[in-house]
Amino acid sequence: MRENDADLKSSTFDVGTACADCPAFELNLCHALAQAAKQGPPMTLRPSEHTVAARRLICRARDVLEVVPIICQGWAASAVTLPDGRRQILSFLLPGDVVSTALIFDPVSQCSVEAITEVRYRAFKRTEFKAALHTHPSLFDKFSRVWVDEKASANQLAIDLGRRTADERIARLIFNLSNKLAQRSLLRDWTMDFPLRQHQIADATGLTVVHVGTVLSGFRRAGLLDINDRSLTISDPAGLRRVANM
Amino acid sequence: MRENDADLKSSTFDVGTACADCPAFELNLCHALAQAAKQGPPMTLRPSEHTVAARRLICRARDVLEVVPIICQGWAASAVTLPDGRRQILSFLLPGDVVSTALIFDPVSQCSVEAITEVRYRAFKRTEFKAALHTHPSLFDKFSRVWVDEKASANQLAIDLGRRTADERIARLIFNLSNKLAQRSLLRDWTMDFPLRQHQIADATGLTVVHVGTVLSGFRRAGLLDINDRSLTISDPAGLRRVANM
DNA sequence: CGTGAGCTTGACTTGTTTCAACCAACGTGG
DNA sequence: CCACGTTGGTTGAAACAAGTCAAGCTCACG
Repeated sequence: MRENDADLKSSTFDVGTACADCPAFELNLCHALAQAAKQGPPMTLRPSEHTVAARRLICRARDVLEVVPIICQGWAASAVTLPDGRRQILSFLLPGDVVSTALIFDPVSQCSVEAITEVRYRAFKRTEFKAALHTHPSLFDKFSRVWVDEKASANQLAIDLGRRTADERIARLIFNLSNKLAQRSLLRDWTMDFPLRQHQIADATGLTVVHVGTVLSGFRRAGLLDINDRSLTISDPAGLRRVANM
Repeated sequence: MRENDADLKSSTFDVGTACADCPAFELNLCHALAQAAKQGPPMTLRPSEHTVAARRLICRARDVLEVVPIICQGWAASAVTLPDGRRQILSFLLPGDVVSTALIFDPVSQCSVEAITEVRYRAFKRTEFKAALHTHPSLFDKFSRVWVDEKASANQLAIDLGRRTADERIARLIFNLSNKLAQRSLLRDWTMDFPLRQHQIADATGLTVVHVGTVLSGFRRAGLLDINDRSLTISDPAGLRRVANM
């Protein structure tokens, strides 16, 4: 698959160099777009490229976006915030992830998206993307798979928040992230980059920062994992999996 | 809109008599299908009809369904259950609701669906439905709107479960249901049919049955609402809205 | 050198769960 | 017709998980 990248870059549809270098290229919608452009009728779909610094917003809830962003590099989080400041992170976005498939059909964003690290992303014109969906069946297939996955994670999130203990929620969050990173070859010997702050873990798991801290130091003391210098190692995968109830 | 129903019933695509009588007909995917069949290229799409008794399953998680069910009458709940019995209800399904849009693309069900009252539903062949989506743009539009709504409620559920108190969750559940029923003209003077058992409210809000009971009797004592004989009246809409933080 | 963001830890409070007993309504079968 | 189990609801007491408040620490940054 990788040997085609050069062709893809120079085809009528320019995925751009960066996207093909992205670790998640094969599972990326960008890739699907490129494939579709090669195999189906040609299309000119030139996404704009953007870079945002850590802690900056990519979009806020209720913004009208005429564009569908796909993450190419870095970590981001999509979240909802209540008027009184309570916040719930709905998902962490890694390279290859679409911010939300809903954006392809509805320009108003349901949630705000914040860069955790520095983030590079491509923005595809919504109308063009939508049109391409109709003309390129393989793209549509890929897209519907992404959509189904998105729904599955939303369901998982609901049962995690509604019915699981703090320990389970945090252990599962770490496993889910490690799985996503593994798919992208960003996990080696159970070690991964881990740019999350405790308050972000709290917002993702529906807990308070303090409690996240105590649970994590519990895990550390139990020899399940180790976090330092923005890097996380799962020292006892079996043990952590037991805690996570996976 | 209603005066077309007769035509619709007798067009090449037979929605059937029952569906057109459904209180949710205008916002129904069945209706969109009927419209599409009339206006676009003709299609033959004959859903099968089913009736299931209260407390029976319509499908269980991981079932392979070659069919997309749309509720025509009654209440149902879609839920996920953990091996140890913990359960989370993801949504209540009312007439006009598709069980899950994901079923159109992926035959394996992500959750189990249980009838709360007796339920009548129509099952459309997945492949036929999917094909119709491509040939009938208006159907696709309607469908994508349903998808976006589905995503929005999933997001709402996440923040409710993650960040709201028991009082808020229950009050909001009642408001959300009353809104859905109002759309279907099934709400009069803040009174509605309410077939839910406390344990179902508990599973929907991530609480225990006992706590749901105490919160509800709190609401009752505060004069916010009144439940008896499977019927619920919101006596103090403003007060309940304040509790719900809407 | 001060300031602020992030992490850790401890003491205390609170919301929710757990356990338990009890009651009412209902269906079923003797 | 009554005896019986089942399901659903109510209430109270005790236990517990997680939240709140607070202090002290490190570290990066201007």
